[in-house]
Amino acid sequence: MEEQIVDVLKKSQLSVTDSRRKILELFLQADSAMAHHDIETKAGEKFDRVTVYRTLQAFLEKGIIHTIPTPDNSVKYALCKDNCEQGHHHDDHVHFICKICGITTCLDDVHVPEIKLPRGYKTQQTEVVVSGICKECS
Amino acid sequence: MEEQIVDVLKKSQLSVTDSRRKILELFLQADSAMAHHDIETKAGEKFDRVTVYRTLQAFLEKGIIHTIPTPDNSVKYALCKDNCEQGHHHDDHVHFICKICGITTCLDDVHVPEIKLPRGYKTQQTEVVVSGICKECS
DNA sequence: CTGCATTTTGCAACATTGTTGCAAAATGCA
DNA sequence: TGCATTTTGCAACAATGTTGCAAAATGCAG
Ligand SMILES: [Zn+2]
Ligand SMILES: [Zn+2]
Ligand SMILES: [Zn+2]
Ligand SMILES: [Zn+2]
Repeated sequence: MEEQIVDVLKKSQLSVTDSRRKILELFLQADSAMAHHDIETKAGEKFDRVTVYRTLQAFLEKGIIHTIPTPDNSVKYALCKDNCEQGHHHDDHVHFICKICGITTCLDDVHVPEIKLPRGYKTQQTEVVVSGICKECS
Repeated sequence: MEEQIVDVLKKSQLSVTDSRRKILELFLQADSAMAHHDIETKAGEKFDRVTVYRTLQAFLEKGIIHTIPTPDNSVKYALCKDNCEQGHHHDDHVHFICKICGITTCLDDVHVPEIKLPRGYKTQQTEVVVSGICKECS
């Protein structure tokens, strides 16, 4: 695990610091997407709030994580499992939010469909977020 | 217009007040979705920030407007054109965000596709947000 | 291993966004 | 017009996000 963490950071040309190690560890262990606040809490009081913001920002830019928009306006973050690179994300999977337990998960095997838009519109990215009841809660 | 405004409010069992009239007017005139901040600004200094929050909340509950989640975590609001009712929204259309001009629009004619989920997951609502370049900007 | 340029962190201060309680004002109805 | 009820504005607060800067940590070259 520790090895994997250092590996990911180095591949992304990020220096290896305590906060990055810890936060990346959280993502590797997490089985669902996390909100900024979750991350801050789980990381413990060891790290400043600002550091968490900046670390997430760095991870996003390097393509280590991706964001998930939610209807209640609380962005969540999850690991990129595809080979995302600096500025080039390839997270074309569907996201699921359980209305009962609240967890947000990446459905890595469910690909976003192609949406046919009216003449003149050019698609660059499609986000699909499904809300409902998850496997555990049903 | 004024007639239509009063009509919508009465049908939704909302008393007709200055702020509701003004904010509903903004929605009827708008050609794209608005963020809370846009609404606050466009409504002028006549209304308190809190009143705008509460008015949007009321409109949402009554099914007059619906929310649109965006990747940058800024919820936008738009009129429901279908016959949405108290607690029952039927906004099954795709939303589009232009990365150049920034506008967010309801593509009322583009319906969200059915997404086949893994066994155990139950779909209640599907949100599709497409980012790219709009008709005007391309 | 050590020194040093560069990056990252923590802190403080601030801006923005969203929430709550309550008294005053407006609304709708009799 | 009077009056019960709803809505508003204000104040105070909580949560979230941003910026500048000095101190600390990192990584690299010698
Ligand atoms: Zn669940
Ligand atoms: Zn995902
Ligand atoms: Zn555009
Ligand atoms: Zn819409």
